Amino acid sequence: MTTSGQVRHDLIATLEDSGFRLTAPRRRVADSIDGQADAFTAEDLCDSVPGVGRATVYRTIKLFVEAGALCKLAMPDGAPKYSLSKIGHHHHTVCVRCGKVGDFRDSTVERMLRSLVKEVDGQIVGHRMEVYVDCSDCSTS
Amino acid sequence: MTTSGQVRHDLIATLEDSGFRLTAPRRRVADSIDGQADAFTAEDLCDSVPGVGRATVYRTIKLFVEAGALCKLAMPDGAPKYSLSKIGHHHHTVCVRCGKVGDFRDSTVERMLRSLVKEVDGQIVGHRMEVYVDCSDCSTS
DNA sequence: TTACTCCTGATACAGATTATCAGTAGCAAA
DNA sequence: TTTGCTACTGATAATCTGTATCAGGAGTAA
Repeated sequence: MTTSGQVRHDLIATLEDSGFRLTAPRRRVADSIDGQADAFTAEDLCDSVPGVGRATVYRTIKLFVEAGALCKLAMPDGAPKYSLSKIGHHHHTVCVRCGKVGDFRDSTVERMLRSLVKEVDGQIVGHRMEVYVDCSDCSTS
Repeated sequence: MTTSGQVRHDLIATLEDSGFRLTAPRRRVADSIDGQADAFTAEDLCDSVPGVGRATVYRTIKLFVEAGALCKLAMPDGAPKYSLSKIGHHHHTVCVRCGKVGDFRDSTVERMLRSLVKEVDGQIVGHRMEVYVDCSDCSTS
């Protein structure tokens, strides 16, 4: 649980920078994201901001994802979760048992994509990648 | 559009090999998959086999995915599509405009995963990857 | 044929998200 | 500081992608 308020501040700054209004519900959602450990579902967020409508929570999440402040990632069964984007573009490891999310540096991924340019038909416009792990905490318990 | 019947034959053989019954609805679904160009949605298939129930179409798709005859892949917005698995384990490129699916050799991907082993916390148990492209047909039209 | 199941279709349900829409509240200008 | 525009909100319905249920039907082995 991060309680520094830094995350909250950054999220709100993201809204300002993108020209969106700083409303009370959005502040509360930002506040709640600041308090989430690891990856969370949209429903987790809804539960943690009682009084804020579900639609508004989903809309706010979408704003943050589009602004790059949150990442939408997929669990092995395809179920979506969200996590903070600490660094610009990166990829995730997700523990299939506890759901803990990790980042990894993606220089190798980028190198791979560069080598794919020669192999694919057309322009590469994006990619999606998740690596599923059995994390050390889970595998020793 | 493939009309060779080879795909249909292979799908039906997959059912036999897995010990499932060869029913008329399943044959019709296999037939329809044979007629699909590139990636298709479950709903596309439902539309192409009138008279076969939606639930049966979804159940049959699931059988093929579990048997490895079909791949479930995700579009950039997360919407699922299905495509034939021509080779064992591989990855896809998906054209974000026309939906055309391509494969690429994954030696580079495997090399990347090996290098990630050192970097991640725990055992890698799986991964998911899609590369989105603007294919040559679309970008010149 | 028989008989045993698996399979089917219709339908209801589920989970995640988006659309709708009337009312509310930011925020900039006066 | 009031006004006024319009983005934003919450409630709710609808959508999309499936899955559960269940009574009846069709494969398949004997």
